[in-house]
Amino acid sequence: MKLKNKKQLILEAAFEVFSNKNYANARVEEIAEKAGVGKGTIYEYFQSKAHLFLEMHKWQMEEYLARMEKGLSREASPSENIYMLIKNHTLFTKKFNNIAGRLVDEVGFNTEFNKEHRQVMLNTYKRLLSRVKEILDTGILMGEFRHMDSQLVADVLFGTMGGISHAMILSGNKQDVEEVSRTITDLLLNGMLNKRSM
Amino acid sequence: MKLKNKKQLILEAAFEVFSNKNYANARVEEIAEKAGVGKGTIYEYFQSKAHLFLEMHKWQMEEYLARMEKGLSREASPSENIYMLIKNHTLFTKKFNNIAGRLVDEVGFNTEFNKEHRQVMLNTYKRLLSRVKEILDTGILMGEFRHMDSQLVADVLFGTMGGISHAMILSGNKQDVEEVSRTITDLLLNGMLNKRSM
Amino acid sequence: MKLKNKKQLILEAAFEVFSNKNYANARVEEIAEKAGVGKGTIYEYFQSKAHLFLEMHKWQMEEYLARMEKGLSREASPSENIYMLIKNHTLFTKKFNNIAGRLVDEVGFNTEFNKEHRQVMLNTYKRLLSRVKEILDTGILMGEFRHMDSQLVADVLFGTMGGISHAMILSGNKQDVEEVSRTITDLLLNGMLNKRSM
Amino acid sequence: MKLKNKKQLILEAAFEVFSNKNYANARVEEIAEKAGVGKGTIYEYFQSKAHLFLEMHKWQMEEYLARMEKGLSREASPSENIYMLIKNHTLFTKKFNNIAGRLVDEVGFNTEFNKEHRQVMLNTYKRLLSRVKEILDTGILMGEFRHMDSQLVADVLFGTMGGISHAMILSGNKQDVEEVSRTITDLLLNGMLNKRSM
DNA sequence: GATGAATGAGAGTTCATTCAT
DNA sequence: AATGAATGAACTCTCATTCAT
Repeated sequence: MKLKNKKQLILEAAFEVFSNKNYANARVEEIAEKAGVGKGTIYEYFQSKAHLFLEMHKWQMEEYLARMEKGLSREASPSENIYMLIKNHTLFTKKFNNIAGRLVDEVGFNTEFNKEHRQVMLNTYKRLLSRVKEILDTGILMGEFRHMDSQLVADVLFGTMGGISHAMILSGNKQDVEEVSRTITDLLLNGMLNKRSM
Repeated sequence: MKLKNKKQLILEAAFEVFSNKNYANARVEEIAEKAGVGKGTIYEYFQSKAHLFLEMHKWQMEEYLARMEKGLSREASPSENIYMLIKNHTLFTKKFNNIAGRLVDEVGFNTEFNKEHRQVMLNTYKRLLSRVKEILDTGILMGEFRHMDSQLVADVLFGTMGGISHAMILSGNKQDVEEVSRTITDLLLNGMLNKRSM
Repeated sequence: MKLKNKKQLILEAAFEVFSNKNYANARVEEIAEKAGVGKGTIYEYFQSKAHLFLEMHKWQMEEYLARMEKGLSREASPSENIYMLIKNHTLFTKKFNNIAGRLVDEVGFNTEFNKEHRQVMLNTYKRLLSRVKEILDTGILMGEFRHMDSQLVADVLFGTMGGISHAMILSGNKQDVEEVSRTITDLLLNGMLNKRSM
Repeated sequence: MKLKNKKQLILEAAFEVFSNKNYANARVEEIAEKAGVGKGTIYEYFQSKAHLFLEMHKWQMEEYLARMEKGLSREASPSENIYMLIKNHTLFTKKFNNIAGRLVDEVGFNTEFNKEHRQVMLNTYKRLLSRVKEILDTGILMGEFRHMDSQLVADVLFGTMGGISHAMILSGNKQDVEEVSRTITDLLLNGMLNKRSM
């Protein structure tokens, strides 16, 4: 089981380094150092820097997905699930410098990643999105949410979460996760309009 | 009779190249070629690649700001202004591959850009945010929007717009701007909850 | 007479810049700025940077030669002339960062200067040397100096003067010219040996 | 079984190239070629071209110092030691195009070399000088040399040796080392004056 | 004649990748 | 399997020189 350990070690080191630098600025040697292995060893487990990035990315998306699932439950109300979604995302973002969000652009705009790479990544995103859509659809079905284009709203919800990341990075990461999550959930659920004025 | 200022020509070429590649992958020579000038000429107008990027970025932020202002008016209702905001952002994003969003990460995570650079960028963002906050505050004051932490909501609104960009890129940029903007505005204004069920 | 003035202006600026940097580090633009002319103007008067250097060098050698002649006289004793030689050289060196010495190496080892250039320079040096040799020969003829290979001694004397420059630069240029010159002259005239012990 | 340490190989190549060109004209790639290594390899062993130059310089100064010590002995008379000094220096100079002398200027006037670099170099020179001064002081103590400012004379002697280099280079390096050394030693020991005329 | 904007050859340097050990 | 010394392609940037004005 040593082999699996070493590969995992490299993936973790890669994640750490790619989180703090962007793809181009991250040096393979730094990843090797952080993983405690030789530079050449990385090429035993990964074809190239791009492949390492890609595998790390896939792994992180799984991690992220698992994290998002945490706290979600069929018993909880869709609204509560939405809150958990936002909270978990915000926690994840805060912890890892919004790596998830940044990775999208990285893969999307770096010519080193070919079509195939991009497809792999897109598929992972689609899985994420379909999970969000599922929650929305459940809410609609239960009558808790009004009728809406759940696909588009899932996109937006997902996007909003990404946006929170930007906001948090820009504001210097100083905000309280619970409070931010509450406010955002409230906003998304109830909207901005003053109901009494209607 | 120069048709165009050469500095502007370079900025535009830089924008084009940086939009399609990321900072590290963009080659100075390619920018020069696209601008129709010699490699050295770029260094006549900009100290370094990083400075070129920064100036291009500042210019684009102004452009973006101007674009966002378009269609906003004191006479229009705050809700209509929110719609315009979202629509304009979506248009801009669609047109320019979400460069604005990506630039944030670029500057935020690239060690080549020092504190001073980041400050410059942050200031532009703050101007944008304060404009959004102004619209929100007007809405609150007019009683159209309910009472809320307008600062945080501005962050989120701004973030959401950024998020839309991601969504559009992921979905391959095929969506209709008007429709997307309508749906999102509606979502933000009225929320997701089914009012009748309350 | 304006033309001559401008050429001279450039030569003087070149001298100043080449004195403080070496050939490669001296920028043509800096010379132009110091001369108060445009960069292109330099190329009106000189074929290339190398030619500018060369002409500046020739001019400085003349200047140096003239400086060395100053104070020399047929009436003065050869010993006094030797003293003047050393003193003038030391003064010149101190004033101009040993540019004369450095120029030798510059021209001697820089492949940008071809054979012809080197010959021009060598000729100037030979004139200098023959002047020193003349003084020595006069001293020998007058019986003040003992019989010796005046050609070689001229080389050495000239070399010694160059060496003083190095010493002065290394020691930070703090020494008193009069005193140094006296000591050296005394050394060269009387030698190091203790005569009484013989 | 490496025949030679690779770092040493590079240093030797650097020495050869820097001896024939000056710092600015010497290309790193040429050094690499001469060393039989790739361009990148040089940067495995040295931080930069400037650092390579500096280390090469330090190494050469040690080499020079060792060369100078050769043939010197406590048993030999100070005069003989002076002769050895001059002869060894002349040999070294002749062999290596007066690189020692030229390096002084290189380091002294090239802004790429900072204060710290210069200090390192100065210290090596001071060691050289103190060795020369020691010989002089011994001679004075033994009564063979007359009383004199040994510090200044060491400077001059050292300078003279540097000067010989110039002379040899100018004269095309054709002179006989033994003869030149004899003449110079004689000049320094006995002076130029005709004793009988006093 | 005088200029300086424009140029591009050529330099130093980095770093993903290879391969002998 | 694991390594890291060695590599060279590819990059940014400088600056002598040109030439349209």
